[in-house]
Amino acid sequence: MKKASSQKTVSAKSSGAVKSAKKPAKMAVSKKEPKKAAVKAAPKKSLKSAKVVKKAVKKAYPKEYPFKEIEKRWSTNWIEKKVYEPDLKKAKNPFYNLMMFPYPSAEGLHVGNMYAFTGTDIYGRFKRMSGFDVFEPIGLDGFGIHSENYAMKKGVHPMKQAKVAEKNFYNQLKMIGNGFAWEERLETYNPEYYKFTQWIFTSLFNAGLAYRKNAPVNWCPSCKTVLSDEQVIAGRCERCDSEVSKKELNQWFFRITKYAPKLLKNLDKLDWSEKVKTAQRNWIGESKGTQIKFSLDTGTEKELSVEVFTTRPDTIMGVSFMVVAPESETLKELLNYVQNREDVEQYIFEAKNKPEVERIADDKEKTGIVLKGVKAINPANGMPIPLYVADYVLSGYGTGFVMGVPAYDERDLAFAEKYDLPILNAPLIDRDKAIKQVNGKEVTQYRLRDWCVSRQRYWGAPIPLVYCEHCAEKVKKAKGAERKQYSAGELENPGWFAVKEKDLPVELPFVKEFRPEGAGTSPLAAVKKFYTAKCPKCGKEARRETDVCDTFLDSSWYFLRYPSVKSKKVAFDSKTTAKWLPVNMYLGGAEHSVLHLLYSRFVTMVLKDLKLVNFDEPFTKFRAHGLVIKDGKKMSKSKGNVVNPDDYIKQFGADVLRMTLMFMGPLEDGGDFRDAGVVGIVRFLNRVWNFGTSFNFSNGELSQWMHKTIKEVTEDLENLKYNTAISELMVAINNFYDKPDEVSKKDRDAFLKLLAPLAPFITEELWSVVGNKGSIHRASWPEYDKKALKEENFDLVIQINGKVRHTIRAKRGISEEKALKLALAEEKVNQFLEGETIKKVFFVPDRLINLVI
RNA sequence: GCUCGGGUGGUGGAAUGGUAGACACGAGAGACUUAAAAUCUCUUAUCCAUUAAGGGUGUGCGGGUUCGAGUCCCGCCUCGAGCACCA
Repeated sequence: MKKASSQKTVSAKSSGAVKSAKKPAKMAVSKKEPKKAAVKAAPKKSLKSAKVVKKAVKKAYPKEYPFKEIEKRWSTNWIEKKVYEPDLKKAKNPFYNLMMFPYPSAEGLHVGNMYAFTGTDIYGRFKRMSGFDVFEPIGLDGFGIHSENYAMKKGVHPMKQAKVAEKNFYNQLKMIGNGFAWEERLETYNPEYYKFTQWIFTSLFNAGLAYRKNAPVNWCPSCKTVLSDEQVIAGRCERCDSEVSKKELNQWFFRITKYAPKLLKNLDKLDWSEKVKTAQRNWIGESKGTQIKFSLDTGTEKELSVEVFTTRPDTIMGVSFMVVAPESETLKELLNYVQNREDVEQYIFEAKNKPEVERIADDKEKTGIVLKGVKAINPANGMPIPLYVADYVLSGYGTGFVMGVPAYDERDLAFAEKYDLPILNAPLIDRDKAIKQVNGKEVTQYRLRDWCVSRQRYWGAPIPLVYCEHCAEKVKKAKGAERKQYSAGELENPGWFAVKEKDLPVELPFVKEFRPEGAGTSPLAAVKKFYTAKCPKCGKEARRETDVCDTFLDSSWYFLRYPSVKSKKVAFDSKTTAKWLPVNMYLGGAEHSVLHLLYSRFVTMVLKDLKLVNFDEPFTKFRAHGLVIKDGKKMSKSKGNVVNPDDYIKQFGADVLRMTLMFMGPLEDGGDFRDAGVVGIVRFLNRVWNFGTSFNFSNGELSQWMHKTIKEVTEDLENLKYNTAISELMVAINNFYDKPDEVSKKDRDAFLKLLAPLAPFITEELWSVVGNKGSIHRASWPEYDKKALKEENFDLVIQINGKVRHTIRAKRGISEEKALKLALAEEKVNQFLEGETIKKVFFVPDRLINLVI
């Protein structure tokens, strides 16, 4: 050590004062060895005394941070002392800090969950110490296909598997050191929870936002259930990657499209990650255009017309043909006038049964068939044009009819070329004139479709509706005042009634044969005891709906439940909700951009319109965390590159894993997990441990430089830049070790507090070891003095023509005149100025001076 | 095809238009040690020079704006993510 120190002095001299100031020498220090001897005397002493020093040091330092015992003790203590339980009724400064709850569809948490949870928790701890009553709940999204498929894979009944997963996940979640409000945890498969999921369903139903439709839906042959559009990724099932096919089924839909304009508009006022907002905008897909009526010539007396939707009314003169989607309802009527009806019907049949993947394939050639005997008349020029059915037109968008303009549209051109249609090269005309001329209606279209919420599966909340044959006719025939006894949903879906609130939940029975058999019905359809019900209206025998709800309905409102979870009577208590919601900070994966986040917004908007809540956006601030990958690839079992957080917690402790993950890079970027990253953090925390247990602290003030550290760590935490916060803290500890005599108790406490959100265990232990009272996590966040920031020297950079030529120390706040004087006094500067005149001087206060010659 | 992000040492990554590479890993040299580990010290973008002091180049490529550009503008290349026959 002695020799090393003298070496340091030599090289510091040779490499220049600036550099040595920048990179302070590091020095081990022990409590037992007087620090003066260790630091100042050692270099002058002989080899013999260095040995003595070393021996003493070895005894006290380096000590390894004994995380095992400490983490165990504090995690129990925190729960006992309710350190992280805010007073939900009386809290003065509520801050709702939420992360997306996990679905327990695996053995346990993976490191990606840990990354997200830690990222949120650090923010919550920071806010708690900054004076907020932070509420950070946790639960499990355990209903649904993910969990059910996993249970099937394991050959365990999902109800049993849920209990196993619950235990595993909660045990793990207790180890990662998060400040969860455990008393408010919830599980979506718990009847006390899904009772209210069903209540939400009935609320939407009665408000006229749910309807039943026989429609071609996405069908996953492997999961044997329908999928929402959002769950189909490039023609494949989001869960199992099978090719999705189409199937005609009777389904329940939520009218999310009614809220499309609001869902879009509100995005502007949300403080969300920009990429998520963009993804939602794209998904909602607003486009403004014109609807134009074309009359049809069927060769009969019958007067028919259809409407097309176009964003390019200015191309109307170039319309060469018209195309209709095979699924179009209007097309069915038209068939009566078609001369080649059989061929057309054959084409429609084939188109409908084409697998999705085939239909959307890039290189697919366009197909279609002409409707013989039917002509459309272009309203702009009276020209008769042929009408085709072709599957490149989508039925769910616009009117299902499209005007073919091959001169201005690539797809239309490809179609025209294939079927040898004349390509009219008519010039563009003025847009507004065109609209007027053809009497077009300006309309806004959205690509968003209604949300299909039925699932033909077992493991979900049963849809709380009952169908009564006896009432169906009555409802249909009801007129005038009679209609008032029915809700909007009941009128729209004659015979269907929502289960009354007092009869909720509709409990999911234990069914041995829970596997879907694939006929398009839920396993519940085979359980007579379940589906036999009394009509909520007339009391006669009726039949219960046997499909269950999409999991995304479970998670579309859970944030409302957390603060009110102890209330068994209402889904969410109005006072509590007004106090805690909307969520102040929400963190989760970007993969939920158009699923969970959109559905939650929709449900919240509906609840607002039903006057059940007083806000229309659930998450004021949302940040998407990045993805943790391994060796450049997504982690997955099949690739064998899954990182198990437990192993790291066992070996190094939760604090080390937390900080390793956060040090990889900005939270919103994610990163590649490497074992190498652990080493630096282990070293750092050992240094922190020895600092806390072995240093002597003076009664002085905060060190000058600590003010800057406090400022920067505070700003970094606020902006989720945990990686740079950690680097600031590393610089701080290096500074402490460099001048161990100059560390005050104030320095120490401020440092521990700044580190506390990132490494809650070690800081809590040291906080009590050094004799502080109470939990550090309830202590107040350190403050810095703005003046102190200014009372420092800085390196004034001297540039000549924009090139750095020299650096000198100067006082902060120095004036331009003084700075110039100092610069010109430097010999090195003058070397460059010789024989030149200074034309201009640029001065950046506390930074640099640039001389232009 | 459209939209949104990226491209900086051997690696992960830092840089309100103002010293590019903070912090960390790795590597090299040294101290300590019987030895190893741990720990500590120094070096570490690159090229030229080296006795010393220095100097040149450098943030995907090509231009531009500016006293000054990783950062702003224009045109490309490239990687990633999302959407995708949306008329």
